[in-house]
Amino acid sequence: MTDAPLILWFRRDLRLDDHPMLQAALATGRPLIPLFILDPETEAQGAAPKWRLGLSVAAFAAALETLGSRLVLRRGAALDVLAALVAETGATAVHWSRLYDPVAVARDTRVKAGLKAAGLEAVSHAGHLLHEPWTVTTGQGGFYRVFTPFWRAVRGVPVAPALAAPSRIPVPDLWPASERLGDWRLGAAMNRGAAVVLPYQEVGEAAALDKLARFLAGPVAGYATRRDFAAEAATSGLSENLTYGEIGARRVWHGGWRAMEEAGAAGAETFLKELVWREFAYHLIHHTPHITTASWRPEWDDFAWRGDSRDAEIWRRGMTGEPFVDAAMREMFVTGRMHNRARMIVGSYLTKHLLTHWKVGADWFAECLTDWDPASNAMGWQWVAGSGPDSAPFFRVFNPATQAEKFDPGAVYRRRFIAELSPDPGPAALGFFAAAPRSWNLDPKRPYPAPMIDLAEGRRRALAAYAQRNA
DNA sequence: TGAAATGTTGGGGCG
DNA sequence: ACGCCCCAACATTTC
Repeated sequence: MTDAPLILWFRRDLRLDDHPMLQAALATGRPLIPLFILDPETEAQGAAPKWRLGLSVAAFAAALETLGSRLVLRRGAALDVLAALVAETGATAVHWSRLYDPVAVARDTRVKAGLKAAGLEAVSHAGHLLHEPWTVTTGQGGFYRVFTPFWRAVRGVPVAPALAAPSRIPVPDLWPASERLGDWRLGAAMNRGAAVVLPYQEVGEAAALDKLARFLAGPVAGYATRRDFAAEAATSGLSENLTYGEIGARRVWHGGWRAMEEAGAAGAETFLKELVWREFAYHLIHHTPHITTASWRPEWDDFAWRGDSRDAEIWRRGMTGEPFVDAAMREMFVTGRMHNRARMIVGSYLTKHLLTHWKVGADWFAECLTDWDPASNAMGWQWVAGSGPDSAPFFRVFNPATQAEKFDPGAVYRRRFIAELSPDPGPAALGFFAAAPRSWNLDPKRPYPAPMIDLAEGRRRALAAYAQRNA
């Protein structure tokens, strides 16, 4: 009789490289059963992230197969699925990489208690982050609420090495049955959008590592100065891979650090800083999980936010008549991502010019972004709304026209994504009309809409609302 | 990881 | 030569 197998419960860690949980499991020498569960928490994700997850799971299953292993797929409540699999395989332990958002934490806490009650080993590992959120503390022993001190603290702390991918994975005598990924229909909610968005995805571990290498070989040097220009390919584009763990944050950190030391690239430090913004978001979501659902500063719950509305719908559809805003909203709908500066601008426009609650925007991002991340999304929206920790003050209102002049000179970005502004629109601009639901009733030949609100008037209105709140 | 209003300064045209 | 005005350029303040 061989050793009892271990179950490796994969979630947002769909890679082989830089994987502490996998290495710890391998060190036991026992057969390993890689498992992915489509549970109610995962089912609840927005259309684009859920679809993109399916691509990631497929890529990871294929990668495991090249090592002679498999990825077992099961659907159901996590604890039920795990209990059933334990019964079928005689496994005595379940391992996973920790997650930190409140929904995952609640689930994982239940699962851990349930497994332990059944006499099983339940072991969680680090791996999603550079540092566990509770290990970074201020001089007073508390947590950070401001990014810059957090950055200074993190910068000097050694990051655990990125562990090499295994060359073999011990398999069980008998493979438990697996469901078929296609039957899960993870892309169902994408409707006709899936075909449009697919070409913009770079899926899986191999693609992610390759992308990192290409970035570090070139664009990282100019990152600090060029990353703000919306039309340029000056960023790493790794967010979609980091969110599913197709690449490890530690692998990215060490790569960036080496670039900083070798080339002395000023860009590399800025890049590392951006990676630490992700870390900061997880630091905050761990210490203040209400950041995902309520204003981080409670006084902002009393603000006269507008809820969802016809105006918000115009914003979602990229038909505000403000070209930088609409280009960005359409970029997200067509590519599954949005340039970082554009995220600030559409966020400012929604929360300030349209006085709409940041949650309305956060929900739409959660629906459309293939790089959707629970921590970054919540922190980003609260930052722009002014309700978060270390956030832009509410009176800091972005002017999309001024921003367009600064960060999209020549209107290359705007024309790339707005068909109505170009005599010969390209595939990305036309893709928007192909992906948009028919019920939106859009037509690229119709003239581009007039601005839904005068920018100066919107700014005035926002500042007036802010003044009233302070009165 | 703002924008706009307001304040200050200094060069140059001009009587 | 001088004071005055204008205004661009920059700095500071305010929201």
